[in-house]
Amino acid sequence: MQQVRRFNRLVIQRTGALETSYLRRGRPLGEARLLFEIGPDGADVRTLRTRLDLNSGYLSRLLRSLESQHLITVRPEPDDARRRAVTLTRKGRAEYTAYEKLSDGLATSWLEPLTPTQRDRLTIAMAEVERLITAATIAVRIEPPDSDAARHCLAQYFAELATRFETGFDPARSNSATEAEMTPPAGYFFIAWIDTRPAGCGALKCNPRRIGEVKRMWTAPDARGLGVARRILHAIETKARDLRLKRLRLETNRTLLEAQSLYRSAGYREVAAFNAEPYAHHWFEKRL
Amino acid sequence: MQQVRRFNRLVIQRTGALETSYLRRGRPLGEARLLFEIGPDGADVRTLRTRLDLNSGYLSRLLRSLESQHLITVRPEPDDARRRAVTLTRKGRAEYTAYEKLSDGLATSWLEPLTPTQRDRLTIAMAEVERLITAATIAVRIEPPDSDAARHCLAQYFAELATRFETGFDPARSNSATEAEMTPPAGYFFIAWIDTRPAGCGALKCNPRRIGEVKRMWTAPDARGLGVARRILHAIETKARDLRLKRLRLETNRTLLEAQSLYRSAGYREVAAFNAEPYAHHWFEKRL
DNA sequence: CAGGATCTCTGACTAAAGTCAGAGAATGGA
DNA sequence: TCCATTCTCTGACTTTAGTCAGAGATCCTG
Repeated sequence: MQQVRRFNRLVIQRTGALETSYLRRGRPLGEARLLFEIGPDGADVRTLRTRLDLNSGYLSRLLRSLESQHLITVRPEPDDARRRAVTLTRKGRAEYTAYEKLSDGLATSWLEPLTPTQRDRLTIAMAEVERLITAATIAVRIEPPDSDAARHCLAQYFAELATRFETGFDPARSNSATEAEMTPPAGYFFIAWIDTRPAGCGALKCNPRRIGEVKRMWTAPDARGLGVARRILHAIETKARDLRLKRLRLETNRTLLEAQSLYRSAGYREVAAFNAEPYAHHWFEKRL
Repeated sequence: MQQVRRFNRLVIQRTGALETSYLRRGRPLGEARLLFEIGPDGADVRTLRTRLDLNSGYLSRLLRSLESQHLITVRPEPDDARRRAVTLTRKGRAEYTAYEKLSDGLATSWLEPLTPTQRDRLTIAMAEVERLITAATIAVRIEPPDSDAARHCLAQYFAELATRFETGFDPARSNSATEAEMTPPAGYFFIAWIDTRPAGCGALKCNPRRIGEVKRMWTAPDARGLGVARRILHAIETKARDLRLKRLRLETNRTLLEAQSLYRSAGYREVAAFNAEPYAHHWFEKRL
């Protein structure tokens, strides 16, 4: 804990100096950040507003200012003329690459005085800190199963099963977990969020005899190793206890080894098949 | 390098949210930071100005504001009435501890969602990043040997030799490196700085036959393992080359094992005694 | 095609952050 | 004791950051 605070202090100090002196290039910080956030690919006003968490009046004014410096152009989006798309002009792109260079320069100034061994150690330690801070900020929430994020997760999940199962995967042949069955109070669909990006999902399907079924457990490939699935499972169990369910059940395919070891380590024990799921080879149960 | 930039981005984002929302307590950030920087031990206006890098007019106004909220008292320092000492009032101390609690709370919010193993790994990785960033920001500069910092280093150095040598240490019996001999152009005194704190020292004494002597190599105990001595030695060698010296020589005591291994790994080879230094057991030389 | 919803923009603000040129008191050395 | 220097403070500013209430355009749905 002391370590966390000391770390924060140091890093804020070092990088803060950076932000203000290096990255402004004689421009108010707000404008500099905005320019950087627009980036070479452009963005629309709406995204910028949410990403930088700016008041719409203020953002508009910043855009006007960058526009009058001929750094950006703003024009309506073709498919929805209420929205406006912001792109960098040639001059704007030049400024952007200048920022990039500066921030590379700063990164270099951290690495350059170190020996090669120290550099490697620093890089490794930074990656570790980054992963774990990301892991700490994962939030699991119940979401409607028909939301964009939920559909995205499920599509990814099915696609992955199709490649991993020896037999391929056809959702229609599998035991159901329909949107209705995952909508409260029949069931619950959980999404693990890393900021605004879904990093995994899972579902709890309640069944009349106070037995819950765990379904749709999936972790996004780029979020593996952070304990996402464990966090989702934990959320499901907490919900199940709130609902006074007595037991949780689930089935899984033999190719999903990491899932099996998660279930075992979370206290599930293997039981005889309790349903006829054609894709399952292992059935698990946990008493709550 | 990519890693460094991603790391900076992430940490700025996470801790930035912190600073603004957690640490303000309904107060402008400037005032909050100032209060925090004054701390329970108090500080003088001058130190605050340099530490927070504030314009003196602005700082004065911030102090007036905290004063009118009865959070601080400002009074002249006894020994120099131009300077003014700032201390927290009872109410100010209460506010300060409230800030402390909040920032503990934030640290907890990073650790709390993690498993114990993950927490340990995070703490270790943070400590590593901290050490290496500190190591990267060490700056070695030539300083007058009669400056406060130089005298402080030398005093520490002598005190340490006195405890480490089996025979104790009396500077008067040892070969000289007087202030005059370490003042340009006769010689140079180097201090390694971590921010404004001296972390070690070393000296180059030039001698008429274009041979340099390395003297007074010392690293502060709390800065060991960061490569401080290596950086100082490197600075000395660079200077020696600038001066067109042909060789560097040094002698050392058998109890200073870490020093010997540094010299060997830096390309010094052991030679026969070239002087009668009573405290030396090993003599080294490097051709430049 | 009417009416509500969505999106961005403008005008009119306020608050915070920061600069600059002195004024005035205290100090240190010639 | 005088004079240059050091230190903090004040008055008079500017710039940056941010808010709020609409206006006006566009879109979606019944």
